[in-house]
Amino acid sequence: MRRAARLFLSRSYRDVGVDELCAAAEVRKGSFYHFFAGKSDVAKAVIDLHTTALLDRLSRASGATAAERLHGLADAIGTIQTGFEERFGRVVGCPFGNLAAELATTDEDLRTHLANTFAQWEGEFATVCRQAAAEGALRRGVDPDRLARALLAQAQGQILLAKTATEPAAGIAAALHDLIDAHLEEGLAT
Amino acid sequence: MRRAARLFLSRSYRDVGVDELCAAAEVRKGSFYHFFAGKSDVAKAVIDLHTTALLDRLSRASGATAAERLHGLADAIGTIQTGFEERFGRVVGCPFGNLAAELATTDEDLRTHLANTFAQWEGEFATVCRQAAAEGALRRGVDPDRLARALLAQAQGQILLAKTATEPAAGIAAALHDLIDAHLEEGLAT
DNA sequence: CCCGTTCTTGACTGACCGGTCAACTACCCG
DNA sequence: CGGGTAGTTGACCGGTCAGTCAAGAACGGG
Repeated sequence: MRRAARLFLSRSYRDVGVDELCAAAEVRKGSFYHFFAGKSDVAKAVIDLHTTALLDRLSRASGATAAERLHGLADAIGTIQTGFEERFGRVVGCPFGNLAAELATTDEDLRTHLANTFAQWEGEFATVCRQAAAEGALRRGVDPDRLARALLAQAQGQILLAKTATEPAAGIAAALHDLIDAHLEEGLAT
Repeated sequence: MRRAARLFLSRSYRDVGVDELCAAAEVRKGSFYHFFAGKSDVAKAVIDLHTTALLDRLSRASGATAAERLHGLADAIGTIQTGFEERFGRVVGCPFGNLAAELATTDEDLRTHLANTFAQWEGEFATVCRQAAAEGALRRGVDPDRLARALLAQAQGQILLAKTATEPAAGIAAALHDLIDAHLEEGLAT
């Protein structure tokens, strides 16, 4: 399963064949189809794998204030991406973003699956954003839910741009910190 | 060519075959390969088509102040996306973002081509951001070049999320306006 | 020990992929 | 009108794709 995730991440869903998936898992094709209904089922399982890993990492973001926790979320994403960068030698994109861009208009089932993950992700952000709002850490007029989505979108966009330009992953977290600071009350920004 | 752009946009690069491309253009396969070296050449041409259309639209963004022009850029992107939404019945993604996510790790030639487009796009943003900085419209500590990239990333991310969740395109421009306002000096925000 | 279930195997299928090619036609320039 | 070039055609190629299947092996409970 981890092998499959690696293959999809380093290339693309369509570019990785079932034969290749089987070879990576040292399993023969017949056995593969005994456990999976089809190739897209593997994608679903890979998405679930990444989702639990992501949510686990995000939930670990701690800090005395919501503002600190917000920066912790940004660091969590940065860490994931620098991790991929180390393993693959370059920024290879977000597992969800890659699949979403490739398959959202093609495979309705995977689309909803990915939308679900994004919603959970955004929810994690929103929780902390609302805490920040409650603590009065957010600038006047900043809606916490819209900020949560902006952060998620920023992460996706920065990852995509870094991948396309083959830039270092370090810039991703930096951009997220920028965005957070821009929405924090004066004096709270790092 | 426009037919090809439509096909790639509504589905994905890999999902559209050369045969289909030929059928849409009412051309036989042999003729196709007389004009194009291969399928990826079509993608390049499609990218160029979208690039000129985008840059043209962005350059049309006018306004007395740089702040207004910034909002004009956001509207330009919003208009493009609502246009796609009308034509396809849903948000289908950014022509560049879609291809980048799918092919950046697979086709080095297309990757650089897309990186080039993104750089030009970011450059258009940066010009206006720097004007805003010169006019003193930007908040203290806001780097215009980093803001330009944040805007581009935000656009890409919002489009991807809207596509994945099949949400209306209207939210994309709204999010960009939010982001711009968050970086504008108090009193300038709309 | 037997039998049913779970799992494994590798050969196989039919569709489709991007790309090639030799023959043919249309057109333009001298 | 002759000949070279640009464009056209459809049959064809080898390779790959996701998925199938009949046969058998391994296992586990009664």
